[in-house]
Amino acid sequence: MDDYYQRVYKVVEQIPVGRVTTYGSIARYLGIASGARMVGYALNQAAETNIPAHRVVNRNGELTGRSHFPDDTMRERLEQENIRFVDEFQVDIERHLWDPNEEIE
DNA sequence: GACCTGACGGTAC
DNA sequence: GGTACCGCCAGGT
Repeated sequence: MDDYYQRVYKVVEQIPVGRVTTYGSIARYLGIASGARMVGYALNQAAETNIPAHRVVNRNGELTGRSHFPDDTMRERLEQENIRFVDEFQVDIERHLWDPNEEIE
């Protein structure tokens, strides 16, 4: 249970600066391909920890979780990491996508 | 203890 | 190509 959350945090912490990943990629890496919701749910608590949850977006690159961050913290942090935005709250996922499945195997 | 909701994803229509 | 519905897992009501 909690260990599952720890795994999510561990993966998110491994996201390189200037790169973003998707809930589905993390979920699949953890063995729960259809548990993308759980990943986001876990990140909800991650926002209160030292986890860079702002680097995790949905498969479309949209900052669906920005509502859980104070103000525009999520967008501002991504901009500081030179993340390209295709929209006010949507990153260029195809350009900055980072799949743990491809990096760690 | 059952039902509903939630930072999503994929398939079906 | 866009919209709709269902599936996943966990937690709260």
